[in-house]
Amino acid sequence: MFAFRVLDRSGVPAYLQLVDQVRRGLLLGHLQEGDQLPTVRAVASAVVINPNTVAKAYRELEHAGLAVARAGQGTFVTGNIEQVPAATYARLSGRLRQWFADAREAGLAPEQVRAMVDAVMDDERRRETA
Amino acid sequence: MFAFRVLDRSGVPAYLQLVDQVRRGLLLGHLQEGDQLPTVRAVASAVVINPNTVAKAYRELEHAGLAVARAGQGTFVTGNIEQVPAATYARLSGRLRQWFADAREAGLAPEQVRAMVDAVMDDERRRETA
DNA sequence: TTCTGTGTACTATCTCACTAGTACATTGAG
DNA sequence: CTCAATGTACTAGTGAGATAGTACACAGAA
Repeated sequence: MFAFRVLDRSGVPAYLQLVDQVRRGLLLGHLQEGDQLPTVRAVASAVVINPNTVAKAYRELEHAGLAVARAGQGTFVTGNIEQVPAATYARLSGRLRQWFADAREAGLAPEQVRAMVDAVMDDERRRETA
Repeated sequence: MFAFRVLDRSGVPAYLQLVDQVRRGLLLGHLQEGDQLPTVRAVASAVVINPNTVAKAYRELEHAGLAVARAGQGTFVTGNIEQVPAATYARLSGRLRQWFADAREAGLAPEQVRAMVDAVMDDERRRETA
């Protein structure tokens, strides 16, 4: 069963964090079509948020065509998204993890590492919109 | 003069985005002690947000010891933060940019790239707290 | 001094994410 | 059918972020 991460205080709404995690799971192949998501009440009690907040996330997923809810049964993800090929994923994620390891090795604090990633990603985003 | 990025709709409060950008600038050496930040009113008109929101960000920076406000003159950053050594920064950011270029080359959509980065960073964060 | 530009303070208002509590509809097992 | 578990709907309220508008205090230049 898919497990949601504990929510932080980043300012990102909880329901959006849940949506993003499911979307990410699908993109990276951690979730496959037909997989069942934890029930609304299970997520609510596990992550300690209101069931309505979870329900809102699931509604959002259904609206985006990424999941289907069946009363009495649960919520199941659909494959309406382009997954990253497993081989590509393995290769690139490995290199990325290596980069993080090297950054730690170089003595960078987590905050500094995050700053670098954010800075480069900002540039990437700028490139997309350009 | 430091330039703030246009704000997105990520759910992160605008004033926090401003704070993070200054902190990042200091961490990565894009900002040096004594550098002046754009005035409250300048940022407000450039990014199209309320001056009060910018003032809140600047107050936050001052409270964190990262900036000093001088009435009639402006707000200036201080060096109370550990910067990434320039050589380390150049080497690591170069490799990171290369990784992004390879990801694009592999045909990954921006959304997929971001999902991979988020996933790996989540793991890193988990490692920190562990 | 006067003027201008700066940061700051204050109140009121609005929106939205989230909480709280309750009730209902559907599904499948017994 | 009965029951439990599921997703769903609804109303009301709380709090934070943001806006709007005004006013004030300080610094520097004319």
